Amino acid sequence: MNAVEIEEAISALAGQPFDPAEFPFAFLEAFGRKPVEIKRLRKGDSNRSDLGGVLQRNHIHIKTCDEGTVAETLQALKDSPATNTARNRVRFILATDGREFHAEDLSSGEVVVCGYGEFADHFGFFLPLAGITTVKQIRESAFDIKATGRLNKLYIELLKQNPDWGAADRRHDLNHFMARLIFCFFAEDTGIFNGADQFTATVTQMSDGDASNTHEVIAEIFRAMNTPTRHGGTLSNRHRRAAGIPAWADVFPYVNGELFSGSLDVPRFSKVALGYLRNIGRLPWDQINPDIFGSMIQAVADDEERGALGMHYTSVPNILKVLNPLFLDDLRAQLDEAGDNGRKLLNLRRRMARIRVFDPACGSGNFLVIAYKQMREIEAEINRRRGEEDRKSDIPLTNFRGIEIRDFAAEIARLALIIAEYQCDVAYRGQKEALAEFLPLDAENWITCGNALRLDWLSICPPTGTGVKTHGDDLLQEPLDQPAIDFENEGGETYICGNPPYKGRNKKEAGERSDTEHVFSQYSGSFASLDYVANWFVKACHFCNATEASAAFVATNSICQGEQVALLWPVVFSEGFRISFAHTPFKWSNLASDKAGVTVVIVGISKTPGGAFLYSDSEVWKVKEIGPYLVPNSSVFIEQRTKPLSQVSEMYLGNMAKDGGNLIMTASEGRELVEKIGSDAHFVRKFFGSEELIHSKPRACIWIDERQKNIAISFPEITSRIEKVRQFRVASKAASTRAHAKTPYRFVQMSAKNGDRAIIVPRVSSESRPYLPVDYFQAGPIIGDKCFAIYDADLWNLALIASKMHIVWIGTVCSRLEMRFSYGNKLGWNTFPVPKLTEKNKADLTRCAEDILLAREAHWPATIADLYDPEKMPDDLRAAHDRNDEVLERIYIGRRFRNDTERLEKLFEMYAKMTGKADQPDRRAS
DNA sequence: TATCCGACACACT
DNA sequence: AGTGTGTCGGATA
Repeated sequence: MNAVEIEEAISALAGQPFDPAEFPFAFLEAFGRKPVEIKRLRKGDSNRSDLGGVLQRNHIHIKTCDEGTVAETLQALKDSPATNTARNRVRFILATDGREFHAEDLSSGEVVVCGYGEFADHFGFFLPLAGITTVKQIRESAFDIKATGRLNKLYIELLKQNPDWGAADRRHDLNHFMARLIFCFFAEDTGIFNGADQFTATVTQMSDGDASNTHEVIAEIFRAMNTPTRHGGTLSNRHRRAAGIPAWADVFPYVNGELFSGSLDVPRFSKVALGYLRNIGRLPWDQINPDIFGSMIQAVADDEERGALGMHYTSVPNILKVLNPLFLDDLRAQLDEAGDNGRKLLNLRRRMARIRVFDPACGSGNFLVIAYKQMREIEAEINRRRGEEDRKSDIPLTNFRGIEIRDFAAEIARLALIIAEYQCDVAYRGQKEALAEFLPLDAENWITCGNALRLDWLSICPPTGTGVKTHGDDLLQEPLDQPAIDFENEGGETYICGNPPYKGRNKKEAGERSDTEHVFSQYSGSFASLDYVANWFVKACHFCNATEASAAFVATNSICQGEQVALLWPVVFSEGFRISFAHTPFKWSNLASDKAGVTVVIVGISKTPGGAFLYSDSEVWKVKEIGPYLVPNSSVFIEQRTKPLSQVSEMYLGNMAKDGGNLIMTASEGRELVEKIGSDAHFVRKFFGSEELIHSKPRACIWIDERQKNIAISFPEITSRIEKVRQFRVASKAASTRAHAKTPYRFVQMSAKNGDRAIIVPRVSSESRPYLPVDYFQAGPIIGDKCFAIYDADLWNLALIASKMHIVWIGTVCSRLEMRFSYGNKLGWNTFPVPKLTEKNKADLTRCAEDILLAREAHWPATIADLYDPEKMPDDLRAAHDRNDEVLERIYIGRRFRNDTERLEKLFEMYAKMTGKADQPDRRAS
């Protein structure tokens, strides 16, 4: 269940009569606990309560009680041994008598004390019960979740009533209509309209019982809001009279600002839809939080996202990870520096008034809203220090611009900015001042709906005049003891920011592929392998080159690792940019409980010379330069090679089956098959992939030599499997797979050698192990495509792979799956710089490799996963690795390296030398 | 054309 | 929650 569904279930429960016996189960059910769990709790099997209540392990201890004893009951729950038994891991305690409702989060000590009827308002408090790890903002945003759920219902009902509005060409109208509705709800609850609930009340009163004329009522109200109440600057009913606005609609103010212009068509309502509308109107819309609401609500109109309703919330701290280093930190530093100096404060205010924030993938305006609110906060502090508390804001909303491809999100982004402006005015200047200047809305359109990769950004966020500087009035009133104001650029500064969509190579659609071709058209080479998000960096370069702006985006970490590095960053650097700040990979949190978050980086690019800041979760590192791997002071690109750079053996990919699970089988299936085919058992071979290697659980596979094909197909057990492979390959959507349907008796891709003894490395493995899980096999097994293999090789190759030097290299240069290591031969092994090894070196390393293998063997049958568990790694194995590192690192520099940073620096330096690329630690010179 | 291999707003236990 | 599958499709020889 998602947060919206839980809110609905909890509200429904709160509305029902209190049933003391049933309540605990109903409560848990509402939080999405599985029916099986509830059944077992009812039966008592899993109920650990020692107070006659209900205790679900890992979650909650609930007890219903007699009236008036809630406080005592909660205390009893708190003191109960069952609650305090560590293995029960009770997170919450809850007591209620149907009148009062008390609960406590034992992990934080936070409490909820409310009337029984209001407990639904606190559902956010209990969201961990549903496996949803909440960010603070969301927990406090009960309103936004409720509103999202209710609006979604209305949206679907309206689509049902007005199927024609669902067509592509009418969707915009429906989206626009929803935005107008939301504005009205907000306006009627915040004093923008004259009476409280004026909109909802009017629609309710004027509608017929069957809602048959509701669309006409709303249309009239909208028409009023699109008709001025002034003529020639003075109040006049002239326009309204001319338009024939009825008296009951005439009470609504003139709003427009494009919100109420254009088609005023309103969809037809059903009784149900009208009910939803009234229900939504009753919500306290003054509690709306535009940065949260926006990101939740975009799911309302998006067919694909509706299932994940409200789940794509982007947390404010994460957005600030982009905005703070990009420009907010600098503004705050200038504020600090200004102290109470009126002139300096004024300069800062003037500077801020000309800052434009541009998000070319703005969604529902999250980044823009947060940037606006942060800037207003700084401005308010300036005005406070200057004694101008109720001064009108100098920060124009029109300086916050965006591009968004989804129509509804674009509508919401504009609305969110309007609401943010109003809320900031109320907060910093007061309700009266806010109201006085709010209407009518500014008519300029700041959010463009379209494909950011096809639009000309300069036309959407044009560089304003860069001509002669004019001194503003209030500047001239101030005595200047400095020759000029701090900012010469009349056009002001522009900051590009955002979180554009990520889409990997194989996930891009034809249109998206052609977008990339378009954006990269002026560069030679192929950029098809780049993630979709890379386009935004390049567009930003082009924009910044025309206007002296700087940019920072959130992006998938894969643009700073693996093959994409050598594609994207040379382009960015060749445009004259450097990485001015970056955030090392972290999980981009969202609300989804079941979805693994994507791992992202934040990269800021700029043309301004200077140092750079490298952020990680725990620290900030000021460095001279940040390289494309987000490693300090090394800007080399590693390019794939088909042959090793160093004098090491060649490594090949294992065999790729593409068999639909028919050539490869479990070990026991393999044994059965062997029994059936008897003497020709050599057709069944041991099979090793990553899993099998790391956990020592070999599978089996059918392996048929081309020449023995005819013998093999004489066994019906083999033939039936082969036929299934053929069917599977024929049905594949990939032409490359279909092509192999003709040879279903063999794997589609075969490794260079098979069956020989081999050093093998898994392609993907956990990042938590201190060394890569490399292993060595005697002749026999077939190696799957989840592994790389070096066949018939000397063991010193294994010593290299098992070293710290290598894991550091692979972790930096190769791509990652989430944070996991993703090994590559072309990118990681073939590029690995190794000093020329003497025969003595090789002998020493071989000895080290043997020692590692022997140490492992001593712990048989422990698997590699067991042995390399960072907590449990045996001392003798650790010692063997240590000796290996010692020997190898002495070969590199004659001593041990101090840390991984030093290891990387050496490796990058060697790579640059060996490939003939000069490492340029300082590119600013060029 | 036949391999090869990096990547996966993930996909399994 | 920890940790690797299966296969697509662009690149390269």
